[in-house]
Amino acid sequence: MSILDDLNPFQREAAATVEGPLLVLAGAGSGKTRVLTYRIAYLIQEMGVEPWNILAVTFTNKAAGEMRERVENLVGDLAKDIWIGTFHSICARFLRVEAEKFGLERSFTIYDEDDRRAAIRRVFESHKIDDKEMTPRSVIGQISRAKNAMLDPASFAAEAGEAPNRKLIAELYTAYEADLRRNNALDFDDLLVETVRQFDNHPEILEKYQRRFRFSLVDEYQDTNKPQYMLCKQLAAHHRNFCVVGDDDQSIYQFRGADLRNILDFERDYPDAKTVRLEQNYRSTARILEAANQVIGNNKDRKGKKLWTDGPDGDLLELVQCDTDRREARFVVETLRKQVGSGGYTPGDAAILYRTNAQSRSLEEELQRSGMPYTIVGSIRFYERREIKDLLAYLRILTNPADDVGLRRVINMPRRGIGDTSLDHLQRYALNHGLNLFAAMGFLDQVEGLNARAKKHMGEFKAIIDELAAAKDEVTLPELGQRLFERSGYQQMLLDENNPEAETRTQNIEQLIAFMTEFCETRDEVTLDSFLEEVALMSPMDEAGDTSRMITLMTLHSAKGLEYPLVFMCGMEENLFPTARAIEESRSKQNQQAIEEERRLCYVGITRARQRLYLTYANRRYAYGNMIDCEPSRFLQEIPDELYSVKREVVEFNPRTRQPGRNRFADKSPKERSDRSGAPVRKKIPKDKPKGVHYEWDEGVKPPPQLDAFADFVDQDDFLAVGQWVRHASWGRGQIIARDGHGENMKLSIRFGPHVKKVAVAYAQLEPA
DNA sequence: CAGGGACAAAATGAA
DNA sequence: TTTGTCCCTG
Repeated sequence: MSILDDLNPFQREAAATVEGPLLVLAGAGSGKTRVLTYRIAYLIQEMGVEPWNILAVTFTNKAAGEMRERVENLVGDLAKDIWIGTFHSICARFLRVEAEKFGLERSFTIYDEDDRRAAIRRVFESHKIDDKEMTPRSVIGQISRAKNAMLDPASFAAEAGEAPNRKLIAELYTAYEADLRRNNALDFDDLLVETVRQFDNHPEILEKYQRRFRFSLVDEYQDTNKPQYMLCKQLAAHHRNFCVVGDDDQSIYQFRGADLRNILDFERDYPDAKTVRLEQNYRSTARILEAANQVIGNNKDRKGKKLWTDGPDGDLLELVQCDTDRREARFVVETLRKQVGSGGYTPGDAAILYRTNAQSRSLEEELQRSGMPYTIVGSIRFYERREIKDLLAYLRILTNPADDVGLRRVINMPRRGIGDTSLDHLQRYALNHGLNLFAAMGFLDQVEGLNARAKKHMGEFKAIIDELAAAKDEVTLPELGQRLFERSGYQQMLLDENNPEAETRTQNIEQLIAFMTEFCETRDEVTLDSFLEEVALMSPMDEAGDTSRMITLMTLHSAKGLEYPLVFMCGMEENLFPTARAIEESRSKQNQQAIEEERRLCYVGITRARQRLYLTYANRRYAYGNMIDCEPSRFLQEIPDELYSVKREVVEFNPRTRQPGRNRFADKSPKERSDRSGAPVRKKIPKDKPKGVHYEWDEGVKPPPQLDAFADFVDQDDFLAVGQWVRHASWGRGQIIARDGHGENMKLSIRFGPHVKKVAVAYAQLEPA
């Protein structure tokens, strides 16, 4: 009697082969996670392996948490001592634990994408780079690529040669690295690269871990990049009980440096490796699997395997052509309503997948109208919100005062009368004396050019930070958060703003503090550093929370590893999926790599579906505010016709022109449409309308004055959508800016403070039919 | 120094 | 259509 009796023969072989290198090629839905968890349980229960001798690496925290939970179900509390984590979190742990020996500061900050951009901008400034000739984005991209290729600035420069820019980039790369070091910060790439480098330089420390991890497992091996690959190699070198699980057909992170060769060449790297294939699928119907097999069969660069099932054929796939993206969204929502109503499905059974985050918008609007519960993974990420990032920046400074990027972010937030000029003076002093900004604030009297006011304000800021930093080890994390919220003046600032927007932001901060409490309760070892680290390494999936009761909207990338009875794949159009860039690359470089990666993504999408799969595309779609024509994705043709039910078209015709889709009211509700009947003849928006006219109002004033403001230059009757923006706007002090009209459209922005809070489009009326 | 308005740029994906 | 920045003004 063994725990492995629950597995099929192939799964059992994969779980029981614990000695030596093992490659498990696990197709989608073949019970991969099951194999991994049973393998761990088997090691502990039947092989007598101590949990702390096992290392399991995943790609997301969510996957790590799930794995731990499932192992716990099998072996109980012992699961707590297994090292389970993501590459990034495990590396961060190595770097902190060994900080002293590695010559690092323990409290390093992890820079996210924004911080990185801010840092590179500073480098641009000091190198007098005009961001017209070179965008921060492209430079960051090149630096990141260099890091993932394990090239330091020197070797990057050495490789230079042809490209004239390359020398300059190498210089910027050098400066960027120096900046990070000065700020005691590491970016995402550094976490991996630095760990590998340090292990290379400190073999005795590496050896400690090599000995410790007698058995190591890596999930999603097809998505490892070079440093991850090398780290695996380093850690597994001693015991060589190294098990990797992956699916070459699901490699979708090339843009992040993932190298398909890592899995394709595993048997070459480890000649004594055993390979086990898991091809029986327990997830999808036969038809869905057939579609997936057909699509992926067009790829050349793969190991080759074919999923099969002994389950039912299932329903045919539905292919739906829609007039516009709006209509597409409506189709999805209407179908969902039916399936949830009489189809016997729950909202939690459904996922709506798309290629780009931007596509979520029209879908969300429709869902909102429908009243069905939904959640969007990764669109407006909680930890990307301004107020959250501000508070986190404060916290970062408390533990790492050298964090200039964080300091710049909040030194004048709330407004303290410390402007750019004063900061420049401080920065100059700091540079001259080899200090970071915070340290420089200790010598305010010596800083040239600072006026008394700025000195006073900076002194006050420093005092607040000092006070909170002193308290950080005395009080609990949530208390620290609360105290920071108050003492920094942030709370008062939001109170003063006194509008619904500020209220939401206050609530968000309260939620952050609540999360701190939860963090303290669920962790053994709680430090400010560990909290900040957890937050920095959080993935959008990790933030999504409980998705079991809601329709889930997410990108195809986020969907990897998940499954749903009901799946919609939207925006199946050329130039969107595959992306224009991938198509362009296949044309210019004459290679299919980019297209093949898109195709793998398509394969991932299809194999998420258990029972029903809808594929939708639009004839026309909004992009940057105007309609563009679209063509169906090539991937749709790669699925054989007999797998589709009768092709459906959802097109609305303009009754007046008898042309498809020319009727801009087609997407309005019947009520809105009928409101138009008997309306006055269209009026032209006056040509001499002053440009940029704006109307201001005071706090507490309600809609009517604003409508009057519009009526001043355009008759109110001309607008159908007025009610819409009125509903959405909030009533603080503000202004309305009338932008130029575009034919029949009139664009109106409602601004509050420095940011546009709500933009509405009001449509002039059409002539009656 | 703060805030407004003109103007340019944007969006592939994510730890 | 939305967001970010740059320059100008009070």
